Amino acid sequence: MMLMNNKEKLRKAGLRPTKQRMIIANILLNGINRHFTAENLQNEINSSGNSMSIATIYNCLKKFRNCGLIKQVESSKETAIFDTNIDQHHHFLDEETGELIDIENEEINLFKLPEIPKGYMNSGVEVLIKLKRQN
Amino acid sequence: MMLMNNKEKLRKAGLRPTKQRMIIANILLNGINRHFTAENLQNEINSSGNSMSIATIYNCLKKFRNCGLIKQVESSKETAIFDTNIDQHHHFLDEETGELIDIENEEINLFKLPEIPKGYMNSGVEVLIKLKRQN
DNA sequence: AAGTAGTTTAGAACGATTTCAAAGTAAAAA
DNA sequence: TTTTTACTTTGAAATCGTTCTAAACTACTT
Ligand SMILES: [Mn+2]
Ligand SMILES: [Mn+2]
Ligand SMILES: [Zn+2]
Ligand SMILES: [Zn+2]
Repeated sequence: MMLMNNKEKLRKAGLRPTKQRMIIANILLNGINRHFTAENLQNEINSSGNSMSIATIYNCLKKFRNCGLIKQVESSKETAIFDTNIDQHHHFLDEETGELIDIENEEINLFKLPEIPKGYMNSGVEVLIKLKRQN
Repeated sequence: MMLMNNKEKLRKAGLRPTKQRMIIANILLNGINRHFTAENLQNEINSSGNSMSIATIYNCLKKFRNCGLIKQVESSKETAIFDTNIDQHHHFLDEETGELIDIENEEINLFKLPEIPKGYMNSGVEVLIKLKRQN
């Protein structure tokens, strides 16, 4: 598990390890957690000496998300924000800048959760703590 | 307080009670909590026998939000979702349909919140419980 | 009543994302 | 290998939600 390379990760997820997907996997799946937009990613691809159509970037991000390799953050910003941290976790949100900061799952303790509506099951709990600058 | 009509609410919020704002206030500020998009609202305005430019609807929603008469929900949907429930509260999200269901603030108990980053203050906590259809 | 500042409007513009259809490539079959 | 097949990438056009523009309108003040 710890030793699986990106090509293997893509294969395991059922995705062909194309040149473009490998470029993106090499940027995103390196163990460093981050939040980013499609445009952020394109800039990184460009500065790594590669280039990629924005359509391909969106295609890949959607595939990666649907395979569970990345997540998309719930955000009321106009631009979609993705997250390489796929573990259940929470966020601080700087309302002024839109910056997100991870909160590890263990740092929040929820007790007394409401009853799940009939016919549904809990598929993940996310806590968002909004921040404003002090004073 | 309980007896304040919509015209007074707008005045108190510093907004001129124009014909258009009153039409929207009459739909939204009737004490029934709901989640809606700009398009949802336009449809309701139309079926109430009125009509309004979509630009005006966006203008109003932004003013109402900035005055605290409504809130905007954090959502990764492409379309902005607004909420007439301005009290701090939480949501169930049906991931399949995008439907939101309110959870009263008292129905969730958070203890052990993480330390707020230096220079910031907590400006609101929102819990999202994602739901998927059982089985 | 006249002045003014704020508001509404249709339509154009915008930015993010998706679609399109043609060309390219990875995997499977022969 | 070569051939075949299905999947992927691409740039350009299209779409969609939202904002901008500037002219007409209206609520409030004087
Ligand atoms: Mn969004
Ligand atoms: Mn948009
Ligand atoms: Zn995160
Ligand atoms: Zn709500």
